[in-house]
Amino acid sequence: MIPIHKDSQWQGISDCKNCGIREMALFADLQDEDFSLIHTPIDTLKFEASEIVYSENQHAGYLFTIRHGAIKLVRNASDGRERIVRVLRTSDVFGLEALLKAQYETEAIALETTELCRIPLEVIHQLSQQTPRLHQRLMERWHKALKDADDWIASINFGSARQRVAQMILKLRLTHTPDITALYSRQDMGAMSDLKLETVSREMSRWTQLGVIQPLDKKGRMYKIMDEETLLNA
Amino acid sequence: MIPIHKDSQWQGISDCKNCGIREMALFADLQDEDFSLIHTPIDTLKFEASEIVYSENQHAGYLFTIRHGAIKLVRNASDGRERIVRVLRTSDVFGLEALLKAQYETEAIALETTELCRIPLEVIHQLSQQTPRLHQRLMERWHKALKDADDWIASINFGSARQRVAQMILKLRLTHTPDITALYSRQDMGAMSDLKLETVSREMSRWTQLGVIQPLDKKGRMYKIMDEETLLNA
DNA sequence: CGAGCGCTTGACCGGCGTCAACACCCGTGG
DNA sequence: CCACGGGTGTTGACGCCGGTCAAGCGCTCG
Repeated sequence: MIPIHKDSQWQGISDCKNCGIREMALFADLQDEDFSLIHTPIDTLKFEASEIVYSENQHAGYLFTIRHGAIKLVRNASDGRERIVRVLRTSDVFGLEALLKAQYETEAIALETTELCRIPLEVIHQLSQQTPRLHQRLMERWHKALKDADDWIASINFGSARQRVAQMILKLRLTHTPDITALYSRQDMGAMSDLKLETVSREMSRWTQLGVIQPLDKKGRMYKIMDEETLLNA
Repeated sequence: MIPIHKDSQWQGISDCKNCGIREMALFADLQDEDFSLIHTPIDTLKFEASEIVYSENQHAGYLFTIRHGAIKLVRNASDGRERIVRVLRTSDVFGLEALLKAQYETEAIALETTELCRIPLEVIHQLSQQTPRLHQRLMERWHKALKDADDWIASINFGSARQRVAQMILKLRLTHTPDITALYSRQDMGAMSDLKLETVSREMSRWTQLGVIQPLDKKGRMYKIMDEETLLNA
């Protein structure tokens, strides 16, 4: 089995109590005394693009939350095709299935340089036995994951290639600056929407041509959205 | 807002303690004393095919579990296209988002004659405050819903029309007799897999032609699966 | 500066959508 | 009892969208 982390990935032990993204995180409304219940260290790990966080069927012992970066959840078909089932970004939680099963159900791979908090299952179990405050937060996470999954089906996996690419552009906007969109390789975008990379490329060129989006780099990853309306009604 | 149920749908008050499907249900491991905490009646409702259980954005006050039948969860695009994000069957729970939001996020419609238990939110809240036993069960439901959603993307919404229809045939097998598959209208099958109904029909004809499946009725709904292997490797 | 990777673009073709005709099942009413 | 009509499934003809194969370009990094 693939080791869960190499030394080069280890970034230190997380200080949850004073964490900058604590409001968004799983432990948002824990009290000071609750933190004293955490006996197992929560590590901070760093992954470079395309590094594997865990693989399908690997033993599941941790939950993860994203400090910054992005993760793709992947299912590999028996014939080798790769399908991206969901993309998670800053403050999202993944690996929730660890709470119920001994194995992860998808593969998790970094899409860019990504920093994670790795929370051992024991920590969750200790906390949830002794304080009820975690349950609500966990349920919020399940809810968000499920809603994201349903959105994924209803937006970027629905309709013509043109519509799918338009929806991807909209979906991958930066949270704090919604007129900028941060995309991924054409290959990955294809695996998200069940299109071939050439088709994605063509539709991207078309939107650029029409002035609906405007490239901000030369790698085809960052674009400024000029005409949101047109993308919505594609 | 659409009323949550008409008198004609009302089938009586559920007796959860002695429910036949209790092992599969949310209340599987409640003790006798826990049932005494249920003060609000849990109704049993019956819906005919194409009747609406709830609509998108309708006020969410209940969780549902399926006693028997099938429900489609639908998102309606602004241009009128209908997308089925998931299909639920006997013993599945839906409307979980009611636990966190005041509105349902999808529309729920009966695919066939379906009997539901309708559980008021108060019941869940009462029980989960006073007994911890429900939490685990609820989490199992979130987990199953999320896994189903991911499977949906990775199987029946992935690859060629041929592969999608093959996956649908496999996915919609009867739980107790897995060599029989119970399908829906070509229209609905199309909305599940993002294909046109004619394409679904053609691929169905092709599998029948090849002897991979064999019709059991004249409406194109029930088939016997003769060659599972071929469907899997389509 | 050259190798290699990812993106783009073109030419071609096949799969799927579109439009339409027809078959079949069933319920209704003559 | 049969005639009729609507709803659903099937099948055909045709055209276009998106997949395939291939060439070329621009970055980036040795």
